[in-house]
Amino acid sequence: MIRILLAEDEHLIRGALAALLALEDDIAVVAEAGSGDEALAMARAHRPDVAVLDLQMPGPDGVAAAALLRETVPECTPMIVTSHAGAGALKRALAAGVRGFVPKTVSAQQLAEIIRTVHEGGRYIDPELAADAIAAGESPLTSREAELLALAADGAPVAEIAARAALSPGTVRNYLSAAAAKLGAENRHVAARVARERGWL
Amino acid sequence: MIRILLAEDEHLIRGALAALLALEDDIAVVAEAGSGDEALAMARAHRPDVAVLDLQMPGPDGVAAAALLRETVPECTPMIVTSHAGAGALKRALAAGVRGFVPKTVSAQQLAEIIRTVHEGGRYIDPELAADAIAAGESPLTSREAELLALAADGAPVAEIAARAALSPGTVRNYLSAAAAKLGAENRHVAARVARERGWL
DNA sequence: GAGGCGGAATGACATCTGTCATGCAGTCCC
DNA sequence: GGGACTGCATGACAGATGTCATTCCGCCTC
Repeated sequence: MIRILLAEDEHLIRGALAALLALEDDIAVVAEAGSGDEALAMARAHRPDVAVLDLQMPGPDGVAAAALLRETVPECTPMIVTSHAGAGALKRALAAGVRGFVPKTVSAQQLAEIIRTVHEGGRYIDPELAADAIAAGESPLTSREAELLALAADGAPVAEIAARAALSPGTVRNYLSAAAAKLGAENRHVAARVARERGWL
Repeated sequence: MIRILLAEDEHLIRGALAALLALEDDIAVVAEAGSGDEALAMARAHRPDVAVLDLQMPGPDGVAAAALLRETVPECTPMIVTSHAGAGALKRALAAGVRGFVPKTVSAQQLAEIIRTVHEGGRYIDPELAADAIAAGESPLTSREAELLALAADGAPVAEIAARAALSPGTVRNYLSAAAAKLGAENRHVAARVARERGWL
């Protein structure tokens, strides 16, 4: 019997998932959580075999919760279920030690099967997302470029970015310009969007 | 017996919802769809009493599907269920004749209750989203300002916007500047973001 | 009809932003 | 040690952007 923790902030989905997974003979939902913090508390209390975490949650999100879980409850294998995932989220998840990454487009049977796979020590990554992540490749941005692009992402003027990074405005412009060139973007705003989409921020 | 159509592109959620709603004695899921187009076809074929539509779907989204439904299958009452909704989506939905607007944070029992309410001719709008929409108020932007701000939303340079709108670059700058001032934004990029958040585009 | 008001549209001016040439420090490879 | 290379940092210049004053037109009010 595989004992699982289900963390998902949308009651409707959480309840529905719990009901469906309960239909599987070898799976038992032993705990439910509606936020990242709650998920950690529940995991400590119930010591589940597998934690099924939604990516978008209040408090620590799915990936952050997975990272914390690996530290505090190492015998619990974390996996992520999500609606709108990009290659960036997948990368962060793998770096955090997540063993399964599944979009909500799979069926309940498939999800159950993936839970079994993960529980037996295997891995499962959604093929389409994996392809995206591979296609996106490694970030061509230097650390400084990525850092300044992140600061520019909300549309702040250069002067503010320069102040926050303790740099001359000219320097900031230079990095942002280089980043935009590498990304084939016309200006820093579209560059920031592209970089986010590819998980390079 | 209330006959409903369930349109939701995520198999996992759709299957789970269908299972939960089937538990209610007075509700029958007579059709399921995974896209806006499919939802319309199913509605024409099965003539359900209520259409439960996810906001985010391939093809026509939930609101667009609801609008089309009201034309082609007038006896079917549309309602929207969604994860990440803003005031803008709510406004569009109400304009399209949607009778219920529910976030996925409600429980299955609540959803069933809301389906009954809507089926009896009532309305249900999530209180929090309604408050957001009221707080956002009416758009202070003129139609031209909104139009140009929408064109500027993806970070395009002014020259391109001017070409698309068949205006002088100076005029475009002027409108965008006025819009940014009304929205308290420092530049057109943040202005576009703010306007989107408040449903003014 | 006169006057006031607000939106549409434009060009001139000042400021901001992106591009370029340049210098400096660290690293790798002969 | 001497190059060659890469990343970090800066300022000068040109082009893009935002601000302002102004004109024109339709609408409303008196």
